[in-house]
Amino acid sequence: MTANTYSISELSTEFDITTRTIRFYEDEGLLFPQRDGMKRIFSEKDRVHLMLILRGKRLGFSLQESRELIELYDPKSGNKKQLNVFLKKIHTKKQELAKQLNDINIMQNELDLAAEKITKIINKSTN
Amino acid sequence: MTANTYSISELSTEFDITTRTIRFYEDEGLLFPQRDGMKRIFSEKDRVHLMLILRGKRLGFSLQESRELIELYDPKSGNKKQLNVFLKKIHTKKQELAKQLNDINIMQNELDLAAEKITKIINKSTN
DNA sequence: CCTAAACTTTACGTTTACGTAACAGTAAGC
DNA sequence: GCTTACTGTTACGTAAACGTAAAGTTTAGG
Repeated sequence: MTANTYSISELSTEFDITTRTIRFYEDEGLLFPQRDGMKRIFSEKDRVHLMLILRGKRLGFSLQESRELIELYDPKSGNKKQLNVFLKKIHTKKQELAKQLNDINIMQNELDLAAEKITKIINKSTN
Repeated sequence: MTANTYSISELSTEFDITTRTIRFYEDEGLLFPQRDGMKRIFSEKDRVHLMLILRGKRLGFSLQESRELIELYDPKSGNKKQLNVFLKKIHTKKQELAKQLNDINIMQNELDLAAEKITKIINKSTN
């Protein structure tokens, strides 16, 4: 088992975010550092959560959405009903991602067309 | 040439957004409706801009980013230097999109793994 | 003529996701 | 022992993207 731990500044450096941001995420219930006296000690799990949050941000997810994602990745509640709810949520999220994939493809094509247009204009002009 | 025009409510209905949102986008310089007396008359071009903005939103773009995207799609400035700047911006944006594609793929795989895990737990349990 | 629907402007309010002090404790290095 | 660096809490501030309410026009229909 990897029992790595991290200080707040180690994580802020690694992910290029401020300590304020990390404390904010803790306040929001997204991270659960232990304490050594007053100081926060972050676990590998916290670090993974951070990665999930930041990747979510890059895809336009709110912290609330990332919170739900994190729940899906390690379900606490073990009863069948709740687990099936999770399965549905995963399915829904995958559909959203598929839509995003589609949007990205369209946008990439449009950007290619725009680049072509501009290139032609450049080649035809002299100034 | 398609000279379709649209009222504010037509667009708000079509895209399922409020009129407030549309007026806000105009204030922000993203839409340029003509006027019939006081009333706004939106062109096909405005409609396209709206589509771009909303697709951008789905991908987590800010309005500022969408504004830049729109500029790239129809460049006003015609001098060579400026056009080359646009080409670079397009390239940069495409790289960002490629990164998003990657993030989405990773997330999809992780969701698949999470679903597998949950499914196994469900099958092993009775309640 | 009157009402209802759709449109307008102006302006203050709200949520999210932190930024930015201000002030204090603590641990390490010289 | 003193400075420096890191850590902590508390709390007000802020930018983005609209929401919401107030109050006034305009236009089509009965």
